[in-house]
Amino acid sequence: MSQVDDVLAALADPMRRRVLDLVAAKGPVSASALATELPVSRQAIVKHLSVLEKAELVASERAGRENNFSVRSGALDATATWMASLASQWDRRLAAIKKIAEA
Amino acid sequence: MSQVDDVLAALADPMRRRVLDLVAAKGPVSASALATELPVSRQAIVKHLSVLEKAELVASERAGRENNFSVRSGALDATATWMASLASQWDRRLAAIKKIAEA
DNA sequence: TCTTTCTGCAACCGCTCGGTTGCAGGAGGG
DNA sequence: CCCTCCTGCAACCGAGCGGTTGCAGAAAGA
Repeated sequence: MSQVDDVLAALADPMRRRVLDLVAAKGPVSASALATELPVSRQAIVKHLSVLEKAELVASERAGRENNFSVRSGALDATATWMASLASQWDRRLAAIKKIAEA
Repeated sequence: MSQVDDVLAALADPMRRRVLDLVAAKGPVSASALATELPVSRQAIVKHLSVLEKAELVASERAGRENNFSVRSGALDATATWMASLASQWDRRLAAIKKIAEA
C-alpha cells in the first residue's frame, strides 16, 4: 500500500507530471536533456526524477557517463486499480445505506 | 484537468486519506465527530475537509447547527480513469518503440 | 594528457502546508 | 432568557518541499 502512497505523492506536483510527460514522450532521456526543455534547473529535475523513481513510475539505466530515464507503467496501473476499487467500494456502501433507508 | 489536479493533491496526504476513509465508513458525519476518532484537532480536520470538498471527493450538507459530510465517488472515478488511460498510452508508446527497434 | 561535459553531493533559502490555539457567532435545549 | 455546543475565522508556528548555487569527480573527445 505504500506503493500507492508514493505514486500519489509523486503525481501531486504539477512540475513532476510535466517531467513525467516529457520522459514518456522522449523515451530514454537524461536529466540534462530534460533541463533544456523545462524552466527549472537540472538539479530540480534530478530531485523530481528521484521521487518518480522511488514511486517506480520511472527507471534509470546508465549508459557510459550519462544516466537515462524511461517510464514504467506498472505502479501507475496499480494505483489506478486501487482508486477504482475504492470508488466502487463507496458506491456499494452508499447503495446499501440507501437500501436500508428505503426498507 | 484541474479536477484531476485537485484530486491528486487531496489524496497525497495520508491523514487526509484517513479522514476520507472515516467519512466513507461513518456516512454523513460532522467535523467534530471525526475529531473524536482522530489524533488531530477539529480545525485540522476542517481544513482537510475543505480540501477534499474542493476536489469534489466529499460534499457537505447543513443540518441545523451542524455540517455533515458525505463521500462522492465521481471525481475519484474520473481520476482513476485518467490514470488508467495514461498508463495504456505509455504502454502503446513503448510497444511502438519496441516495434521500431525490432524492424 | 588536457579539456569538455555530464553526473552526483551538499548546503542554503523562501514558501507552502499541516497543525494548533484563541475567539466570536449562531442554533438548540432547559 | 440563558447556557451550551457546534461551527467558522484568523493568527501563528515548525517542518518539509521545491528550487538554486557551488563544487568535486568521472567519462568521452581532441
